Amino acid sequence: MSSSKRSKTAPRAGRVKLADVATASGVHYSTVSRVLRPGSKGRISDAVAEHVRAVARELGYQPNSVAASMRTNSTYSIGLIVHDMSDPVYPPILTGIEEVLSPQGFAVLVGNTGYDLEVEIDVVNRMASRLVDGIFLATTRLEDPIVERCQDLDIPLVSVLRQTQSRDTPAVINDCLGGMQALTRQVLAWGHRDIAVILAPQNLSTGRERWRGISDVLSENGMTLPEHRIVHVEHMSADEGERAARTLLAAGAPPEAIICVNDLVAIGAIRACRAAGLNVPRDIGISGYNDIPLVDMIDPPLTTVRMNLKEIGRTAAGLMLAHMAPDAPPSRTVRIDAELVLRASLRNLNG
Amino acid sequence: MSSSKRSKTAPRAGRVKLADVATASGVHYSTVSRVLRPGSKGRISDAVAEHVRAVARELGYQPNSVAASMRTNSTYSIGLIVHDMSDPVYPPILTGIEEVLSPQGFAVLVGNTGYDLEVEIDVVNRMASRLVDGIFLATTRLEDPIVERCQDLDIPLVSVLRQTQSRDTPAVINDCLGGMQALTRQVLAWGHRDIAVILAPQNLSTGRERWRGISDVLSENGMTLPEHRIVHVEHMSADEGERAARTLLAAGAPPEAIICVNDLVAIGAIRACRAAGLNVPRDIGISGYNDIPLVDMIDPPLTTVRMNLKEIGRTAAGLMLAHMAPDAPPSRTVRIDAELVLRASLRNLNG
DNA sequence: TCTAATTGTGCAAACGTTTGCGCAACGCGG
DNA sequence: CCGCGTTGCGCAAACGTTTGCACAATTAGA
Repeated sequence: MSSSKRSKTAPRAGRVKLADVATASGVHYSTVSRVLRPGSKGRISDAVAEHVRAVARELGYQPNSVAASMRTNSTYSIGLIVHDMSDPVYPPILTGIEEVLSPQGFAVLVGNTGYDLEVEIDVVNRMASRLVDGIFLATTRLEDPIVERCQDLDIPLVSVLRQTQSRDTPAVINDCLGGMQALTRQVLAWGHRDIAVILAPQNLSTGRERWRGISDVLSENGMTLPEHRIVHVEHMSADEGERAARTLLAAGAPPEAIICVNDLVAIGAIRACRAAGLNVPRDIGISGYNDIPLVDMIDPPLTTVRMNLKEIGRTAAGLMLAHMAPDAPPSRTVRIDAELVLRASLRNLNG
Repeated sequence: MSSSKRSKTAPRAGRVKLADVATASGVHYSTVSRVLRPGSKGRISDAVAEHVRAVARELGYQPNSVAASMRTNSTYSIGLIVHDMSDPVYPPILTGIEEVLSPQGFAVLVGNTGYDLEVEIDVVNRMASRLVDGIFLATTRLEDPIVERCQDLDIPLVSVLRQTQSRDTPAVINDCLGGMQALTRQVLAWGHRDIAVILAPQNLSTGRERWRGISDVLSENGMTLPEHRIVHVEHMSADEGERAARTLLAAGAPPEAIICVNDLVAIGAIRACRAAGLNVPRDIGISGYNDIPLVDMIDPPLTTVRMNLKEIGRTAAGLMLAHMAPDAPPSRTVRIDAELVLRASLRNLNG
């Protein structure tokens, strides 16, 4: 392929550096740096600046940002830690983040944890080694060793999708409480009384808030859920949703509706119901949460709660910019509105 | 949040460096480097090594990999350029890449181009500035200025999903030709004769190969497609698929089947057909390509060709490791097998 | 015309590693 | 006891920037 092979330690052949531009334009390399660097201190005459810029362009000078980072101690790179990018909730967030941060010159480094805390710690340490300017954490637990580690390392952190117990971390989350309340009210309004739920772990703010949204509305209406109508998943995946729904269905007569903690879990639940010979939504109603792509096209179209994921990403990026600045504002939690999306997977029993 | 705010240029307070470990253990800092660095040259006695390691652990030393990069000219970071991470074909590839590269100490930098060549050039330049050790390009065109730019910059490049015309770039692609041939044979075997296609741009290897797969089989059977049964999309999205299908349907009586260049396009086509009052698959058959998540759950379940995206990612990572090495092998194109997946969106007209 | 302020540029240190080289200490055969 | 090879470690340069400081040249003010 390319002509010259370079050894591991040798610089890329003929990479032009500041000094090259300097000698070519007959000025000192510090002058070149000042010309090329937007907010530099020293003042340079327009004539010299223009000339240097021309020479730099001509030579095809590309700044070595590693060297710059070495000096400035700022890498203009930011980490994004997720469990698995293949989970459809993450990509729009990344897109939103990039949309804001890329024009500012930042690069995003993705780290998959594979749901493994050991791996996650390793990922953080390696990001720290790379001197990332900040970290977006999408795996946040209510009590989170990763968050503490970042605080120890003095790395600006923004939590996305979830929040810590103490709320001492800037975070952008969805209004899970409101979203789930709205959904649950709809479920009740449509005449469902025998309701089951598939919940996320309660050490996650999403898991806890969504469950509170459900239980709040139920108790408002004088209802409580019996043990056998409540089941938990470890991770929010379709496979676990399917298993959980099987457990639910094995515990007696099928409920009228299953409220699932998110869309993937709901997908799994639909599979389980179908495998058990139940028709969704005729025999049993199912709802999700997230409104990930294509759930409007599945059979039956999934009733869910839409969270504007891209907007969450953009907002998180904004928060990050604010918190990386020397005069960082106090940590705050931004809530992005949730929107109920009614589709065929849940029907009106009164209709 | 965190206690000490650091200014932009000051090092993180108390970040322990080689020299600190050195003085604490009473040796020279070069010795510490040699101890902590796996494949270093100089020999160190076991006693000293053990002692230094203990001190380093105690002080919580984290190497500054930016400084290391400055010296070694290798950043252990790799770029991944995609149009938009929100396209479901990319995340599994990223996961596959990370699976292989992360244990080797590499970090992956994602760059979204938003289908904009200007942006893409900018992304490459910025990755070059960051001295990435290599770039995965998922946007490759048959004649690609980005590929040339990377060759000029002497950055190892691995093309994923697509290949260049000249094939002088290592690439991992799906067997689009074989996959589309198998699909088309099935379409014909099931009695469809009046066939339409929605194709990708022909400046992409995927676009061209998939079309060749179709047309090869058609001409084997003495068939050719009339003009009005062929339509192109610019980008492979659901929206464009929907538009394209509308165009197709507006051109006369609906065909018996539409072969779409990928799943998202097929999704859009299904929408358009439905909007036109056609039942899929009764009135018209539709097929996709990719087998992205959830297309098995949509209504109707989509007939498609499965490409093992994660495996493509893993293989690409392997190829990258080989090509970053000083004795890089000649460029080769690896083909990952395609597998026909028959579902309800295409029915057997003979049945 | 002289001083003072301002403007434009050069100088050199510093950022934290890696690594070639030099050299002392040690072991061993003759 | 000498010479030589080997082992273990320190020394210092180099990587390519950024930036505080010094200082010459120019301008402004009196």
